[in-house]
Amino acid sequence: MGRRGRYHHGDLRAALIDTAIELIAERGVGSFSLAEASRRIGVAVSAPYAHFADRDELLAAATVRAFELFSAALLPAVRQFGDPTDRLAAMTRAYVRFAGTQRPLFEVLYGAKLDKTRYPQIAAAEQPVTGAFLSCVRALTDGDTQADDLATAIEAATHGHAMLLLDGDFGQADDAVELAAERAARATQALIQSRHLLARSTAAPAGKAPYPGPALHQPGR
Amino acid sequence: MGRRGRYHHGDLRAALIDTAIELIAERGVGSFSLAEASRRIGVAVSAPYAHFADRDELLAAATVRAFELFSAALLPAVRQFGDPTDRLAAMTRAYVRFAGTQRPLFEVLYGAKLDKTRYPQIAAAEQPVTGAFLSCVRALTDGDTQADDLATAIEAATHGHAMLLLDGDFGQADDAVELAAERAARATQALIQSRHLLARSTAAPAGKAPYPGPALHQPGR
DNA sequence: GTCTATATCCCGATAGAC
DNA sequence: GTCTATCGGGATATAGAC
Repeated sequence: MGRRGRYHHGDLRAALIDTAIELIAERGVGSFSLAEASRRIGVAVSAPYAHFADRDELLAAATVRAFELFSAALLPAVRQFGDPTDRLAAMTRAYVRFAGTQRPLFEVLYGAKLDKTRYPQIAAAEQPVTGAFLSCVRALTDGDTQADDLATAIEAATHGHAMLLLDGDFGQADDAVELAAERAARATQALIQSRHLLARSTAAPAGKAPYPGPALHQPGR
Repeated sequence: MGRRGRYHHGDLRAALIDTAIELIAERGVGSFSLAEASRRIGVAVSAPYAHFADRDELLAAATVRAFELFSAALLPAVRQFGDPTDRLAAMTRAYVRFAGTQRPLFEVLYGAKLDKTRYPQIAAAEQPVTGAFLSCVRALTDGDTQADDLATAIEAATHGHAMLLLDGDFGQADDAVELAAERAARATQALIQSRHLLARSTAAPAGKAPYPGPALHQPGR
């Protein structure tokens, strides 16, 4: 890390990825620009093109990096337990903690929506977490349909808690993250306990009458 | 309605709101521009300034409109039932259906994050749904803390299902919306049934580091 | 591998004509 | 209420020097 101020030493690529994650967290993917990232790092706006073909390639690289760090945060938490319910509760806690403590990274995970067909690296980076999660759920259910139902419910509830946390619904105090993680873990436990109610073969609960939504206002033209 | 493609009749304001919602749904708030909205409608880029002071004022108006239509979709669904559990299941269904069938509007609800201090109209437009939801939850719980816990879990799970639906996790077929709405309603039922597990006074579930809050009595052993 | 310079384009916002 | 015209700024991307 010799001479400072200029990037003559070849880690501009990594610096660009880190800065992209920062900027996306600050103002969203849409407002992210290569030019601003270059300015913040202190290089010319043309410098990134030595490392990435275009803006989207940098975004894809940032997303892959975010998933790698996400996996690194979640997988050790799962391995601390043997019981599937405990493992899922631990994953849920780790998921929400990651959202709260690594907010920039977390926002990139779902905020940078790129075509996963064009960037298969993203799907690959996502795979380890998905796999660990599904294997826990399968240990608690009977057949693929039941597993899907429980997995969907836990995934939705966990992601939802993370969103509420980032939205400030758990307050701004230091313990907001742990509070949210705890609530999420309990929701996961509750869903597991009542998983028979989730099963598609059960009689449908009340309230299924379809509701016809209001028509959109027609643009005058 | 249409008069030869020009706006000489005064509904440009409404057209701008509708077009803003479209554009935000297509490429996110960050990429939304007044200029593109004007172009799509077919007016000069300066025309919007006769109706909105700046870009943010149009975004705020679009958000208010989205919340109004959201309320109009949810409240009738709730009123079809008397039992609080049925009401919550119906709200959950309506919430997910709205996300799936009025996707542009739904994306504006959570995508256009504006300072609600500067735009109190947004908080006001949000209030009717929040009120109906909380009153159902309170009918099922004992005290504000329990109500908060159940409300948070249901809110998180419901929003999570909507996100998964928009992300394509329920497939692209026509029945994806109903499938997601059904799964979400069942998750809500499951959470209600196991709400004793959500309560903060219950012994903490396994998964390391129980929430270290000040007012928490020790788990029985 | 990074620089300077440049071409081309889009955006927000304002001024003034009709 | 909408138009034309314009200013100032910022973005992507390329070309060529070092």
